[in-house]
Amino acid sequence: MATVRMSDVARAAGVSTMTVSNVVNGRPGVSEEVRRRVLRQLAETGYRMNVSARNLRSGHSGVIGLAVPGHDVPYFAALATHVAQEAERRGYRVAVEQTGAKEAGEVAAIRFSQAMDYDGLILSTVGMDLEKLDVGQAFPIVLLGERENPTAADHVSMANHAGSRAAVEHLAAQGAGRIAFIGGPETAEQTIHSLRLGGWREGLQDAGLACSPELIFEAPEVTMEAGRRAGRRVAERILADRAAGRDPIEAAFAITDSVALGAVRGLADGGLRVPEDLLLVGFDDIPEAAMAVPSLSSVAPDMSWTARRAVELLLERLGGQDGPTAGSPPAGREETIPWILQVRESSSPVRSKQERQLTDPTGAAS
Amino acid sequence: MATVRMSDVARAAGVSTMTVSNVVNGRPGVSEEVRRRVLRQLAETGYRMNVSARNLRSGHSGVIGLAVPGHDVPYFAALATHVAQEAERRGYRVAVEQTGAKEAGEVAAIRFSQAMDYDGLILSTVGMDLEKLDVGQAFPIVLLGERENPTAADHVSMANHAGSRAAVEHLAAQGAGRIAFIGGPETAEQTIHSLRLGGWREGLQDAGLACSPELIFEAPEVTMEAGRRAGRRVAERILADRAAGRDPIEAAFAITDSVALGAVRGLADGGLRVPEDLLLVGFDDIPEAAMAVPSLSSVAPDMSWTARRAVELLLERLGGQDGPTAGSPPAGREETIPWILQVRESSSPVRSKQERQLTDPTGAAS
DNA sequence: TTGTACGCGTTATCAT
DNA sequence: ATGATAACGCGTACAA
Repeated sequence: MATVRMSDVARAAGVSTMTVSNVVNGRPGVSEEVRRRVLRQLAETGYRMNVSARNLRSGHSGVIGLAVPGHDVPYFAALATHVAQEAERRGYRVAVEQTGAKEAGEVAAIRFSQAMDYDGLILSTVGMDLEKLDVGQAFPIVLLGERENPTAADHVSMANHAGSRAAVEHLAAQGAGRIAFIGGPETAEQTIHSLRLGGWREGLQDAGLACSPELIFEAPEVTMEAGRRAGRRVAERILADRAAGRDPIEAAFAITDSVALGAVRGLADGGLRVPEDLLLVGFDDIPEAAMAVPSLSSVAPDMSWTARRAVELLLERLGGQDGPTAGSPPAGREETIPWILQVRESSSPVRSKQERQLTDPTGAAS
Repeated sequence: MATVRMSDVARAAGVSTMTVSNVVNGRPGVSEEVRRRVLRQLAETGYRMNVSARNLRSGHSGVIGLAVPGHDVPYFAALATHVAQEAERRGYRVAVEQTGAKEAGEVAAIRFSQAMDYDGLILSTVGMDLEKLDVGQAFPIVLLGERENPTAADHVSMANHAGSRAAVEHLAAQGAGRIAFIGGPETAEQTIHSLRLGGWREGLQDAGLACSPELIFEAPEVTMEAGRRAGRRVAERILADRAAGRDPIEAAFAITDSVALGAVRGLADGGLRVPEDLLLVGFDDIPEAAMAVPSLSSVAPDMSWTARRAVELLLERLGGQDGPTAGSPPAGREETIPWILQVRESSSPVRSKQERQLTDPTGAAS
């Protein structure tokens, strides 16, 4: 029951620990006969490598952290899956942390990652003031999600502006005159809120549509629940405008799919339906978007690409581990995630049932 | 830039490493003056504990594994959040692994957890043959989800039978005559599939309803996509029965909420609606259930309770770490998760809009 | 090809 | 109250 050490195996096999180490790690320079002998003892004794000892010796833990707002946020759950795959393929493990979408949580995640001896951190920042990063002790970090913040850390950034604008232009092209925004306020700069709100504004301008503060419905948190509350207010407004003979809101762009799906629920609470009463587009293209009724149009960032690049950028920084920092990459590299606009039922003209059955209304292509 | 060791801090503060260690870990027996001196050097040098060294010395890693079918399965994402909280409160970290809901993945998770030197593992088993666990090298494991498998490991088990039966009885009480099951086949015993299918059978019997194989619609994977395909087949059947003047299926119990939500989409593909054309109840009560349109009735296990007990059981086993296994708990403890049936729109008689607005249709009670 | 020291950073034990 | 020393289990360098 007591732990089996490498030296135990070595003694049992009649060799030195170094030979056992060589066999375990598949290094060359061991005769076939000895190798078999060692392998047998390895199995018989039930030897398990002591990872702590190895890490202590090698100086790195083989773990990279991934800090996301929450395990239970669909977009990040999906992202975590992809990142874990990419990292595993390269011999690293991923430990997922939660930040709670709060700046304090993000700072804590950095400190925690350092404390836990992670080799690096991929930080999905929602609202962080990035200047605070430079305080970090040259700890390898890749930022995910935001943009336009010059920093020492690398960025893999979402096309928040362009994506949002495309969503709004699409809605305008559907004939919508008044297009609302459902999401956070513009208070904090360079957050998901201000960036996507900015894209909404630009989209309205490009389409020659009015952009008034009345069109903004606040969902301060990026959750379904917040979206629902906002959706209720949208419903109230539409009903009031209709009753008063004013032009009602005809479409809305929601800051994320979760908010959008919550808004659909909120509209239903008010007796209104998507897309009959309101065209709707979200952002992220989470799996639930294609499955919802109605299926949800969404700005769809390439998640595989995102995960791959994030891992690659981080590992490049990890290169000069112990040795001199030979040929480390330049600081503050910035890359933008490819994306497309995925159009589905929620922003499409209403068709008859027959028509709907002829094509796949969820856009689940390839 | 080079790592700051405890001995560096000790030298700078003019004390021994042992004193620094005592300060860092908040142990008593350090004079106030020395403590302040050390604390200052700690800050100035930017010292960070080397976790590998501490683990090597203490003999345990402070990490417990949590193996779930997938990061992106809503139920397990929520569970991971809760487990992480519980563990953190007790000074442990959680590393989440994916099993892919496959037996091979579950076995691999065990081996991996051992290899990574985790102190223990919480394994959410969906389809594992538990006898294989006894092969494990007395590695602390708590099983989550299934039941009725006598094993050396502790179980925190879902009330699969009772919950499923309650769901079916509820549907019968709504007046449904033919109640379908959407989920996996009965092939593997003691899996989520066979257990919930068994509960469905018993529920039908209790209600005096017929139980024929035609009423089973297979969703082999526990995903929205599989649910959608099954939902389409349900729709086809209902339409065919109506056209032929036969009694159509009036209600369905889906093996999980994800499958249920997929089924709603599949029914919509066929032009049918919930609950107008089919009453529906799911299992798990994931957050999305309350937010869906229509909101989804569901068997709701107490997730906080689940997470807390799982962590508690595991940590109790970890008690006798280095010392003799003094007073370790008995083997194979079995506990059942408390649950309730959460009734929402998807299994309720259709009401007018006015009625719906008077009450909260999603049952989002505290 | 194989074996021998030694060090990685921390903590327990025993002394002072 | 504080310090010296010996492990913890593995990998590297170098010697054989």
